[in-house]
Amino acid sequence: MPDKTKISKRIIERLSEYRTTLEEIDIHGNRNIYSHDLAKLCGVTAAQVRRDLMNIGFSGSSARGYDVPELLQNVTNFLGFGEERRMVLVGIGHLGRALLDFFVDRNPKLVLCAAFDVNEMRVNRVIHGVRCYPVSVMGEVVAEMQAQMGIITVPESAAQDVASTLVESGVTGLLNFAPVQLRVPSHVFVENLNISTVLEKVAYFAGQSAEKER
Amino acid sequence: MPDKTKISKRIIERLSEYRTTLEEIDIHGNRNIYSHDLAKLCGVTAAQVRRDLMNIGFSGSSARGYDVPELLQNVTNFLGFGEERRMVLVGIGHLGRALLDFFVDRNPKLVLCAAFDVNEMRVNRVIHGVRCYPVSVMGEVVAEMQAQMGIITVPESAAQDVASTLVESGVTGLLNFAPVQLRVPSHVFVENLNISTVLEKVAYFAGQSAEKER
DNA sequence: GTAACGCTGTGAATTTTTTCACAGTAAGAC
DNA sequence: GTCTTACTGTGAAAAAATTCACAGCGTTAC
Ligand SMILES: NC(=O)c1ccc[n+]([C@@H]2O[C@H](COP(=O)([O-])OP(=O)(O)OC[C@H]3O[C@@H](n4cnc5c(N)ncnc54)[C@H](O)[C@@H]3O)[C@@H](O)[C@H]2O)c1
Ligand SMILES: NC(=O)c1ccc[n+]([C@@H]2O[C@H](COP(=O)([O-])OP(=O)(O)OC[C@H]3O[C@@H](n4cnc5c(N)ncnc54)[C@H](O)[C@@H]3O)[C@@H](O)[C@H]2O)c1
Repeated sequence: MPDKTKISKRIIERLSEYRTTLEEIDIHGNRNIYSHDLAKLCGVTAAQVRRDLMNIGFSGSSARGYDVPELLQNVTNFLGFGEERRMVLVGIGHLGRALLDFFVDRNPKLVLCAAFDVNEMRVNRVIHGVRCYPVSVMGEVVAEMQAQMGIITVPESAAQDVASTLVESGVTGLLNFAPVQLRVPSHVFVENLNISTVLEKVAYFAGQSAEKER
Repeated sequence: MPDKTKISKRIIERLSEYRTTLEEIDIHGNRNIYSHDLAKLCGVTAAQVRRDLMNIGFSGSSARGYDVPELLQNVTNFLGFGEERRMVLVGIGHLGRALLDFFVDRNPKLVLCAAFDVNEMRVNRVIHGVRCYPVSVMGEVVAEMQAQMGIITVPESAAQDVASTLVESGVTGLLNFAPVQLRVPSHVFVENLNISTVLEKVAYFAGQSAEKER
């Protein structure tokens, strides 16, 4: 895949959503779908769908729309799920455990292969099929497993250290739930998922709506 | 507050982040901050900070930058936290419980006032200070409490029903963790937080980085 | 005093993202 | 066959978001 054009975060997000939706459609047995219908299912416009698929070089037919299995295959490959990706989770607390449960059977190409915690009570066992280790061996295990991604669910104060260790061990992508700006080398991709921020956004617009209603 | 010209989601997100950061700075006792410094702490550019603050009509001084307490107050008010906002959570499962814990002492103006579940085993008790009710009384309780926002952490199959009930009871903002596109009246603001999508995005860019590294 | 500095506020330029709108096309009706 | 229809692919336009770049100003140095 001679990936040339730089594809934006936004487009990747939508492609991921198309992919999830297409999987369901495919299981349902539908062979074809129009941009318009896929758009509605994903909450975007038809033109957006066509533009996005154009960006990854996929073509449909004017009469039948897009071939579902073929498109699913293409999007999946484009997103890099042709081969297995390994990830680890650090911080087996409230949120960490919810995520351990969540990843069971999610995306077969996105494998959560280990979890770590500083608390000895929470490690040396298997939770939802994932082996849990003490943080002391984190660098070693991550490097050995060649994990590419790390999910950070430790308290704010520990997040930077965890991130640095992960990066040193070869991780190039981080999903960070701690409300802190991580400092990492520029080749590492960081996505911060700050639930407080998201909620405050909802609060703001919920307020706007309530105001308008009156 | 005469007319808030339409402020975009993106700006609100950043304002929320500024707010959190400013709170810490304020507690630390710093009286002033430059756009440049706030920008660095929040991972954006200085011009962006200045533009955003201009959008909410806040001014600093050329010599001392922005007055921290005053700015914090302004942003907080702008986001609508002058008065208390009530929210409810539906689905006291793995994720729901993590969130119940998370909201303890977060934002004093954003109060999680009730939680609901269909499973009788999980209700009629108090978890992390939040009273848990059976879904059967949800509409009633939500209306009575005048909750404005709902957090949906039920399985995909139940999400639409839950959303509809909440909206009927007066909720105007939803934070939806179920991977499904909710259909709601146009005056209701919905934010979908699909963790699979976020992770797939991280996977994509982690792959890009790893490729480049070679 | 006044000069030098480094900041903010902001028009304007630039870049990015989204939408429009329509030519081209394939299928089905008859 | 030809007509009708409804789709895709895509330049071009529009809109939105971001960055540039600099005038103007308060503070400090001397
Ligand atoms: N609970 C939520 O729903 C939620 C939501 C959004 C964000 N967050 C954020 O996610 C993070 C974790 O939240 P939580 O509620 O799961 O907290 P938690 O206290 O329940 O869990 C944190 C876990 O991290 C472990 N830990 C601490 N230091 C560590 C280190 N250096 N290395 C490895 N493990 C370490 C602790 O032992 C604990 O098990 C926090 O930053 C929080 O702000 C939580
Ligand atoms: N666990 C995670 O980390 C995670 C992460 C992202 C998204 N999600 C999504 O969040 C949702 C919940 O995930 P979970 O892991 O907490 O699942 P879970 O099965 O642990 O919890 C779901 C809860 O919802 C309750 N419920 C079911 N139907 C209901 C109804 N009609 N009304 C009220 N309550 C009802 C169940 O009794 C259960 O307690 C799912 O849609 C999941 O895809 C979960």
